[in-house]
Amino acid sequence: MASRKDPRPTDTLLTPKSNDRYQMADLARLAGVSTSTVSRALAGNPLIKEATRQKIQALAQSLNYQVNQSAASLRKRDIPTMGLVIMGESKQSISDPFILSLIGHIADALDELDMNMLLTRVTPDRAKNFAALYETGQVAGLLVIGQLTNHSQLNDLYDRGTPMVVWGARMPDSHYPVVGGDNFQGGFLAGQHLVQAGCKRIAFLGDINHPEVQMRHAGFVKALTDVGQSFDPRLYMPLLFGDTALRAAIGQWIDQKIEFDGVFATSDVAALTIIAALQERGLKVPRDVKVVGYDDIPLSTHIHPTLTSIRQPTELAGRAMVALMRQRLQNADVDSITLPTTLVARESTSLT
Amino acid sequence: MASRKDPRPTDTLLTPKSNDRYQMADLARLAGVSTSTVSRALAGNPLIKEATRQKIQALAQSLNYQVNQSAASLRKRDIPTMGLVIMGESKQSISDPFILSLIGHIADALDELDMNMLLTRVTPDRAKNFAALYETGQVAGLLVIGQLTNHSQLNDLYDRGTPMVVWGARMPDSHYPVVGGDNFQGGFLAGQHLVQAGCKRIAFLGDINHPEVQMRHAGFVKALTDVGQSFDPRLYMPLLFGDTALRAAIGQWIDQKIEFDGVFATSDVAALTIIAALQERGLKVPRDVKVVGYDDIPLSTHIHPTLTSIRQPTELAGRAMVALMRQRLQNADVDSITLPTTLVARESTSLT
DNA sequence: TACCAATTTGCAATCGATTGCATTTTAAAT
DNA sequence: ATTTAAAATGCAATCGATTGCAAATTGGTA
Repeated sequence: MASRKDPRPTDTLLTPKSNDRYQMADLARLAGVSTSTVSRALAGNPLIKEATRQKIQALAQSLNYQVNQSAASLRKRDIPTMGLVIMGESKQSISDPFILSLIGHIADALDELDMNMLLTRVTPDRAKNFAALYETGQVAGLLVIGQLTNHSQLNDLYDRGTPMVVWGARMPDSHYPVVGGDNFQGGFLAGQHLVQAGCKRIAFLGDINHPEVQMRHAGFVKALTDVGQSFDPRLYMPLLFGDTALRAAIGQWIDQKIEFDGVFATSDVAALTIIAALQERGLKVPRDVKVVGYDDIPLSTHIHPTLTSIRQPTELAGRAMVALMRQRLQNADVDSITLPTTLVARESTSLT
Repeated sequence: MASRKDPRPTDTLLTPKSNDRYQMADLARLAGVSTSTVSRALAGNPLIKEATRQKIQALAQSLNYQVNQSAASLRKRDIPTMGLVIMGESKQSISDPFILSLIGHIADALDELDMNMLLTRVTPDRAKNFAALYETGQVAGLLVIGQLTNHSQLNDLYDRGTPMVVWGARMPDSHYPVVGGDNFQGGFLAGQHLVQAGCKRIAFLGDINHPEVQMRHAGFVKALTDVGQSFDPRLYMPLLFGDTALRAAIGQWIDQKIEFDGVFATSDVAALTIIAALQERGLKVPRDVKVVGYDDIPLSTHIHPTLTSIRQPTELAGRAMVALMRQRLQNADVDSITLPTTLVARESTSLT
């Protein structure tokens, strides 16, 4: 295609090249200036006379011309795109409304910096080298959601110099900066609220192997012990998804007469599922059992009873991740951030 | 930074350049070959001797070298990235689980082509020129979800030569290829199912101004008239989100004694909301009122009663969009595709 | 009119790969 | 040992922009 025997005559004046996209050289010819001037004019460089700038910008506009980013990035060594890596246990997990909300706010924050967002999902079955996104120069850095099991891999990556910010739990030995909700506080608030609602035997729903859930559990237990209650380990249930399994488990509790009058579910989806399971067995929420969820997804107010939940500030979170990334890209030192959580009380824990 | 007075000596042998990223020239030097050879070796070009190829690939691996995409794209005129544009009425709408599922499957299909996905949201308040994504050469084409009000804008864009595939309803005068569910069939199935479940007065929930919903409504009405029933316009409710408004409206029906024994909601979220509203007013689902939703979101089975819903084949949809885009990128003619919908019967319409 | 400084513009190198063609190396045939 | 075809490698142009410095233009002043 590009042979030196094919010097591609540039004497056409108005037709775009074979590529059919205009390029700077075309604008330059049409405007009767050099590409340097066009480049500067479009970039708003003050070196260029105002009149020239306006003329060139108008021309670009009328031709619908846009600067080729590959070429610009190559020369400027500057990439207007951020990578967003979503690590999930299964494909499913991207459907978590909380993560979606977070993604949305990250997108907004990036928008304000005129950056685009390159999305990649990493699942165990489809383990891809997401670091390549950075190493091939496609993105300026990586925002990672859900560190889960890959903690040491992330450490390695960060040590290798990859600009990176992670959403999740702050691990004691993490080298990379982390933005996360205050999971201990969240768990504490949930426990405290259920206790205040009069619950004496509260179940905990969530997988403690997950670092974030572990913290929530710790906070939750603290709230109980603070008022002299203790947590019955039989009321710990690691299952999160899988509605059938969850229903079966609830059924067992009831059949075995393991009593409980409150549930702290570490995700709203789990909370909804358990409410459905309880209703199936004829138990009323909140009359017989009170339920607190986590994440405060939009659907929480669309169901009956409306769901009490721990809200994480996703907007702040998104902004914080992007802000930290910017600092990191300017080679500043970056600290992790823990964001406060709040409890939103609704019908599922009301006293009536 | 790049001055001809700064010839940047290349006599270092092992240290990467100031940029601290290796580049082909570095590999070439280390391997004692030219960059041509390195380039070909990494690309698996058969011109290169097997032994050489292996040596170079091993070297690249050990140095963690990855080809700079900006440079490669520039030269090859080939972009390994697809743009995904999500048009929503509000920021909220990205939280629609159906769309998420679609996004996930699109991502999978792109993965198989070794393409990345650049995500952009377009909202009325934040109208951005998403066409620039293509015009700046950042993406090979645009996949658009939710054409909504922007029909003519999309036509213009496509006519201008932008490779584009849209998810949504097929408009009579659309120039661009569309992939969509068979909304008429979906509506018909819902209506038919409710009729067969014995419903005599069925309400319709959804905004007819939306082209997709309009088709669903048409199919729905057809199912009623096929069996001699007619649709009472008073049972049409355009509100979709906004749980309070929805509840109030339901309340009105009940208060005004406008009877109904079935509801077809054009989204599962709306279905859940209405079920909650009915429960609040003491009406049982499915005993008093039967409900059919749309999209079959994962949560449908996690609630009580589990929700009967019209399923759209999101995996097929994602694959189809990507497949059409490929064809389009090879300059083939591209036709629109309508995908079949199916009804998944669950408790919310059971006869007992 | 001549001179100098301040503004504008253009020249050409550069970013890091890819690739057509020329050149060198290797292997086979004479 | 030559010749010759095939296989492997290298040279240098190219993709489309950006930018340091040189050159040209403009305007003001003497």
